[in-house]
Amino acid sequence: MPRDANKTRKRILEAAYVQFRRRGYSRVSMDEIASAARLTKRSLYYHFVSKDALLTAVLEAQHHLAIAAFQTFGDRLAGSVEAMIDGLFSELAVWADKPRWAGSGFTRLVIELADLPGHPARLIARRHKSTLEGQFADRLAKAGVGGARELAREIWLLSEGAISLMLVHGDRAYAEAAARAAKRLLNGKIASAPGGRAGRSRRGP
Amino acid sequence: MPRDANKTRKRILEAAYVQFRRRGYSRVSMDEIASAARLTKRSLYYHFVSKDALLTAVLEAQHHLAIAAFQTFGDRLAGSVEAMIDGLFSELAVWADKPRWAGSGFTRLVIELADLPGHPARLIARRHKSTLEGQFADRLAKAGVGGARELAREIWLLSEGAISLMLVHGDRAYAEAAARAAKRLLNGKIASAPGGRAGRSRRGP
DNA sequence: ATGTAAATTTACTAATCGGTATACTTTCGA
DNA sequence: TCGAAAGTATACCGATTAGTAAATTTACAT
Repeated sequence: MPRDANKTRKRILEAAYVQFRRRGYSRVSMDEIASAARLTKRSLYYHFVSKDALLTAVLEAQHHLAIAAFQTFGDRLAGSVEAMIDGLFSELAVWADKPRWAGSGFTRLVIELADLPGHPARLIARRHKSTLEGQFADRLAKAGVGGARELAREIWLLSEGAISLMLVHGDRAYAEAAARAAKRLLNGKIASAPGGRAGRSRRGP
Repeated sequence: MPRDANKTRKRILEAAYVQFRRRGYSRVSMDEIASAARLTKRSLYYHFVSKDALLTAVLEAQHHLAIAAFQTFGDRLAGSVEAMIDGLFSELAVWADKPRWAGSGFTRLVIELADLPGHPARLIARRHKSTLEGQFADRLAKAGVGGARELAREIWLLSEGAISLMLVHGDRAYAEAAARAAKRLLNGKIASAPGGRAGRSRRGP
């Protein structure tokens, strides 16, 4: 077999992801992706049968990468829950400050394809967000927070809202406001949770 | 002048808004908009010089309509702040349950055009969101909530997050979670605000 | 070396896109 | 009634789109 097909495939997925995340789906052409991946459009179609299939594969690959990244991110913040929340939102603010930031690739693509409920990309995005929210809930539970699933969802809502509003306004103040709200929600949980004041303790559950 | 140009213009704006909100910007063609507005593409270009200009005009018109709608919505909920929050999120849930719901037209378009920071549509969307957030803050302040601006922003974050996540998951449970979080944030404010327990009172500020 | 399957290229559709040249209607003022 | 401006329609343009036919190159097994 000439050239390594697997490496080419990876190169395509990488190039396509950059394009899709930056400029969405419709406005990126297969010619552009091919050019960015340094091959011809016909070769692109050798590896992926259609643009939709390519998008699906891109999101599938990115899903696993993002899960892994979130894992190491969580490990790095083994301290208090407050520190974890601060880390989450400050990382979000830094991320959003990047010059050509265009939001979460998953959210962006789902919203662009919002009128196509059967599109495979939407299924993957849905699974992706669920997994992340679930892992975040597990982290909170391990840190001893009572009602972790509920709190995780609420903080997740704040985070998604911050992404949307930072895209609209280009103002990272929304990440800070979200962080403040998240910590107040956490403290409310601690005060009322049957498990007690677990937020600041170092112990696991 | 033959036919009423103003009526035609309005018909175009209406048809274009439906299309843009439902399917975004790129994937809607001028031919489709013309057809939906029951005229030819050439006539469309007589009224609007370009697709970008049409989008701008559509958002401009929709901005005023949405502001007015929010006004009456707020008037209808003159009672307690809790009731106002419940009303906000339950209205959101009902809205999101509509069969071909595709999120806020403004947010959707901003996200689709996230890589074009100079696009006029983004300026309008930005002004739109600011106005709504500001009016919501005013309502809260009038109801006697301390730190109304901060709380308004936090609830706004929850609301935008709920829109995103409901689009991803098609599950209105996110609106309910957002409502719960919003009310907990409100109660936290009441407990800690210097102005005191204003949330349940009927008095103004 | 050489056959062969895998991988890549050049060159091409047919359709659709935003936008336009130009001629035709409609309506009102004179 | 009739000229002229306002508004609409027919028919087109060049560019771009996703996708394809067919020939060509590469690498490895024999």
